[in-house]
Amino acid sequence: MSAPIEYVEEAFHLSTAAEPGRRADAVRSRALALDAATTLLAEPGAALTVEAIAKRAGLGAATVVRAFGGKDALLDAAVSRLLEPVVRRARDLIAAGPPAQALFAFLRELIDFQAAHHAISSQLDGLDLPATTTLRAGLVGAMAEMIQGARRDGAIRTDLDLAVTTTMISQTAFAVARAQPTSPHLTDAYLKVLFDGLRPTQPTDPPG
Amino acid sequence: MSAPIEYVEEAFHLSTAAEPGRRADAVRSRALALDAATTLLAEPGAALTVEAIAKRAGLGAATVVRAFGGKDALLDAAVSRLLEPVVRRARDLIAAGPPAQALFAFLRELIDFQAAHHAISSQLDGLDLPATTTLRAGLVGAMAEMIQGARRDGAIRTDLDLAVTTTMISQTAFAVARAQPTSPHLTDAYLKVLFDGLRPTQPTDPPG
Amino acid sequence: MSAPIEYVEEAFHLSTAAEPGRRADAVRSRALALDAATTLLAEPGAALTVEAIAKRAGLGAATVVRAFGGKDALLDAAVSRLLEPVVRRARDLIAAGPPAQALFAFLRELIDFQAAHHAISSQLDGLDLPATTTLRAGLVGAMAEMIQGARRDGAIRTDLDLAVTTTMISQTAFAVARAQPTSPHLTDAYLKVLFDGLRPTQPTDPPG
Amino acid sequence: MSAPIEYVEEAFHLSTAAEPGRRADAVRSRALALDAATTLLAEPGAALTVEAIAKRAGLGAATVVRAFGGKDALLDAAVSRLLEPVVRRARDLIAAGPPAQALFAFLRELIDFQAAHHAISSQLDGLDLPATTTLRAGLVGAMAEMIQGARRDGAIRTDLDLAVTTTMISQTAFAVARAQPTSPHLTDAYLKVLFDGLRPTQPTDPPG
DNA sequence: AATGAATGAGGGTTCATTCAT
DNA sequence: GATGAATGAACCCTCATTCAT
Repeated sequence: MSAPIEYVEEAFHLSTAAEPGRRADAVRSRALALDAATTLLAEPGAALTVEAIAKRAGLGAATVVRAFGGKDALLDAAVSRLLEPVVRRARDLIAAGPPAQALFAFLRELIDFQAAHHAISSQLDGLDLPATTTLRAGLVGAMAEMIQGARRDGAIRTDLDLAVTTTMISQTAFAVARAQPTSPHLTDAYLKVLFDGLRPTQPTDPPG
Repeated sequence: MSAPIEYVEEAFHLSTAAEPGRRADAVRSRALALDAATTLLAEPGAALTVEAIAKRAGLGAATVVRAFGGKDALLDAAVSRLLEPVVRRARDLIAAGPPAQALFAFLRELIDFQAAHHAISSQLDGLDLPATTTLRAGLVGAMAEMIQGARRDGAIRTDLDLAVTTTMISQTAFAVARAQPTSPHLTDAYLKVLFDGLRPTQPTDPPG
Repeated sequence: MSAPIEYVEEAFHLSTAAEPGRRADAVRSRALALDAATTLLAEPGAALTVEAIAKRAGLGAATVVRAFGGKDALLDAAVSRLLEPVVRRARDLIAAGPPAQALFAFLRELIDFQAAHHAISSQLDGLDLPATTTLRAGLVGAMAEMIQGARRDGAIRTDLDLAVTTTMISQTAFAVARAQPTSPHLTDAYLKVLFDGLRPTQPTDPPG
Repeated sequence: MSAPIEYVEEAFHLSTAAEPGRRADAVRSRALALDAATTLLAEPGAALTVEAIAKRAGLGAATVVRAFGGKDALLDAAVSRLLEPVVRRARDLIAAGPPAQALFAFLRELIDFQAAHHAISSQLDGLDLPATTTLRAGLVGAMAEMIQGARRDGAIRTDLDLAVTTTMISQTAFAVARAQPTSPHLTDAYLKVLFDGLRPTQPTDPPG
């Protein structure tokens, strides 16, 4: 089993260092600003203003803006950087073993990870975040692959539409992550119920 | 079985008309402002500014402020008005039949209702909304009652903590509601999986 | 000796009742608004808004405005009504006895009176109050008469310009009135020093 | 004898230049805003709005807010800057010679100075001005010292309470200053009368 | 005529962005 | 390139006045 999802400093430095024509201090400013934005995304009540991010980064506000071209681009980069290893982790799990196991493991990791950055789901509504949107799509796509594989394997029910199943799982995973900080055992309960409910079985009547 | 949850114009007019010493145009302005706020709450990208609400209502910004005493109070009133019949409906369902049936029916209605007002969960973070908070607590409380009753009746599993189960259901219901507009069959799928997963049964191992 | 300065209800009703073509309720509204404004002028921290005055009067804001044509006119009327008996009292004192005695008595009464309405000196700066201005001029004129008479009688010094002496006395009387509420014996001290300083005497050198 | 009280440009620049970590243009903006506020404080009818101050300073409104953190802080700084040399001058005079002489000289200078900034006493009522309050207290304290010393020296009467005497002198000095612009010889007259009235002497009867 | 409600103008403040050092 | 400062736009709110009942 591979390592759990976490932010890997190295990967980032490699990718930015590879950008051509950037001066060393500009690269450093980008990294500082990203780290600061990431930190603030993880702090529940924190104000996501450019000035707050800059102060946290030890930079000037203008530097932060200049490094990314605007607040939206900065946050897009920060959220993307957070999501990127998550997507990669999903791909790794798909490659590593049975889809149903991958799905189960991934959901737990995804929830734990999102729980540490809950501002992601709530503070970014009005912003334009193209890279984040793409990554989110990739993440959902990977989950769809897992689900499809698990269905083929007979591990989960097939009476529901694939897309619908995927949406249901991903959406509720985000919701559970949001509530998890105040309800520690929530993830376990959710996973139990979800996977019991997803077992292949004859159609059910409403209880009672 | 009583009527599904929906905003009932009549009820509102009765209650506001009953307010003593309010002039007809003030009642009308309050209603217009509330309707405008409600409309904007239902529009995903809409900016919830006083000016936007006022323009939508065909009123001046000062009028809507005066009618409620401030932006927070206005939105508290708008959201409360939306939530109130939902809570009442939950109580009615509890009184009307077996808890498990009530829970099943209520979740469907709750999701359909919330799906029409998804901004409620995302745009109101920094605001002070006492009435809304109280109603939300009441709603969760009613769901907890349903769940507890269903557990007593042997309709749903008891190996999970009651509070955790309640949180899980209410949170995911909100999440499903948020995604429902773009995925019409989502609610059915969610309810099926949820209630199958909640059946009383021996503890499960991860699938695979 | 005549009665101390105070607001005489009768006088006002006579003058307004005499206005032709006014309906009885309009006259009543004027009186209520004036009383309310007068009351608020006497309350240190009170906000002198039209709405506050109207609420205090038990009237609608529009009624208050309509009764006077605007906030300035209302306050002009209120302050004027307060100042009018003060000016009359000055005239009475002039007619009743020696100017120096009149001045001494009047200053004490003026200070006590102003002390009960200190908002008059502080809250009315940006307003256009023609009647008040006229009355203030009349008040200063009466004081000038007293001073002039006292000089003729040899009761106070003549080495200072009459206008300057008048300004000095009236200004400091207002200032003393403003501080009097927090320093009860201030008026006595001020009067003692003032009249000792005003005794006819040879020019003085600076002390020391 | 030291120089009369006046605003010394030099002193200000030295003190602000000494502020650490402030950039030159920020210092300049602060100075411009302070000067503009000071100017408006000296103009009788001027509106003390942030916008008016900013326009006078040739700055944007947001800049003056940012430079001080709010309107109150700006005006506190402006008034304090005006008052500070006045208090210092009072201390210098106390150190330089007999209290009675100090008092006499200080009152004249104080009045002349205040006369140039009469809005100080009238436009600042609802504001929170901690530094100004402290300085005003210091100024009154210095005057109380002068008066106490003069009483010890037998230069002024002791039959009045010290605090009352201090209040009387300071209040009337402010009042005289307010009227002085329209009555140039007022200060001389006031000082003559005041000091004659303050001579040590047997208690007086009302004149006449 | 009385009035509660409506409102435009203006208040102070915040913030993403631009500027000038 | 980095930056603190500058700023226009936008936000919420207040209030004297006007409107419509």
